[in-house]
Amino acid sequence: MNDAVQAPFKAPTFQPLYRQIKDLLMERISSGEWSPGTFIPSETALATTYGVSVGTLRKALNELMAENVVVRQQGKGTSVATHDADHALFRFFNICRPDGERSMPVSIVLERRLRKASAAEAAELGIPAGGKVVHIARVRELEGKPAIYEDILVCAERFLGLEKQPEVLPNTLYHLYQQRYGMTVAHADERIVAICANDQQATSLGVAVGTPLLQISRLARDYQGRPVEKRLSMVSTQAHCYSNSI
Amino acid sequence: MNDAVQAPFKAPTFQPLYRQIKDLLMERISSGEWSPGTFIPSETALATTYGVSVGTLRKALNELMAENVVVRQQGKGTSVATHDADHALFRFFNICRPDGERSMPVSIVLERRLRKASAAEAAELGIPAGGKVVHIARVRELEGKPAIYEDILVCAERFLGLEKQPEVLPNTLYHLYQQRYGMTVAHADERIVAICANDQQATSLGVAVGTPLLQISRLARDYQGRPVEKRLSMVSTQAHCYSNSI
DNA sequence: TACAATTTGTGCGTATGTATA
DNA sequence: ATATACATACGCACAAATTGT
Repeated sequence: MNDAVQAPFKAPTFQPLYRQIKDLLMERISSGEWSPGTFIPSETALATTYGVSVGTLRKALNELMAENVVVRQQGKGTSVATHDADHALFRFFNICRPDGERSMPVSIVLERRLRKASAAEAAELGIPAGGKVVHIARVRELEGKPAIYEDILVCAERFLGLEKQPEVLPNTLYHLYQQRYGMTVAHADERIVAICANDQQATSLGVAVGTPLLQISRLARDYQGRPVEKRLSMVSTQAHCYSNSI
Repeated sequence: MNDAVQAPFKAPTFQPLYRQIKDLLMERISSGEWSPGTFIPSETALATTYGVSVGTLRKALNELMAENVVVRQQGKGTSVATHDADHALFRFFNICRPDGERSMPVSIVLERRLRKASAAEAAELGIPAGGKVVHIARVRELEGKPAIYEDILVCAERFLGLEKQPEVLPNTLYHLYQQRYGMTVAHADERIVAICANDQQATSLGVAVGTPLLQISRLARDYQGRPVEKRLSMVSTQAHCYSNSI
């Protein structure tokens, strides 16, 4: 089925067969045809439908597995990755104790409303200037003490009604994004600077004004690299730290 | 779990063939038999020497390539990865401008001497208590302005003479570690907190006392996970930030 | 408990394409 | 142009894990 995808000239469009298959599979996943947590057809079934050898299809699936898009299990099958697995829960949460131990954060929502995006915010989220956003402000506690103050922004059009529903927000928002809106956060870019706590941050975090904080600016993206959420976190590093393994 | 009664033999030692081959290759690389930058024998040659099929050997090499241990190039061969490639240069340097642009740091050595390690330092570096370390203190400039103050510690026994030679230290120390001492930094764990600049840091970085800084504590490890270097960096985030993609 | 069916994992072989020297 | 080396694609056989009968 080499003729399914043309590519007669090698110019910039050439892709090996297994990568074309990979893209086709990815499309069916990100379109929602195969939703997170469900099992996709077996290797042999997919190989026959696409008209390629099992080995070629395996290579496509293995690349998707390497990118954490699917999970493969011997004897069971291949499922689309979800965000409710433990490791995925902490994949985007890099705050831990100085000894490396991670604990579950508890979130307290301070504010939750619909508003117009600033020019900079709209540009970062990839929405038209003056578009609306849902703004969530919350404090996250670690081991019973406030540790993180967060401002969260998402496009109101793609997250319809998020300012009202659900009544109580889970502390793992990315799971909600995936379950309720079909938006899967796959990557994120973070920029970290050091700042001094202002009045509001100091009172929210229970520290003195002027205490040094980490300010983490994060842009979360989906599989296609499109912006999903912009988040600004202020972290008190009295009892915790930002952890990164490279 | 059900077969806890059984499997006394295969449980701890079983590894697929391609992974055993991978370990054998890794051993010849980390032992220095195949040094960074050199080409290793071809797939077919290695397959016959180890008595496995080419496909099995390919799978071992591809895993090593995914871990950045080797670099494979069609038509040329497979070489052991080096740290002098551009992307590798910035792999362990996450400081960039707010717009994401990265620039080459320029390093000025302030101090360079042999001394005894503290108990905590020895434990982190995995050397006996009271063992000796080479201590390097330096300031790194970005775009002409001091931006980072660093304290660097390595085991003196494994880095013999580093307190004296070479006369001038390159600003990419990891490349030196690899070239001169055969120690390749493969991974690193970083912990980041926010602090206020003290007198020494303030003067070194040209900022006011009390300015918030990022304090990055890094432990660099080789392929086997053994500690190679401990580094404490103070970063002024007036003009730069810490960047992380997840 | 045993067995069979399904699905992925491993290992082998071959042929051909493409980049490099 | 030739030889070498890796990349792609196909096929087959069997092992191991999971599930249901």
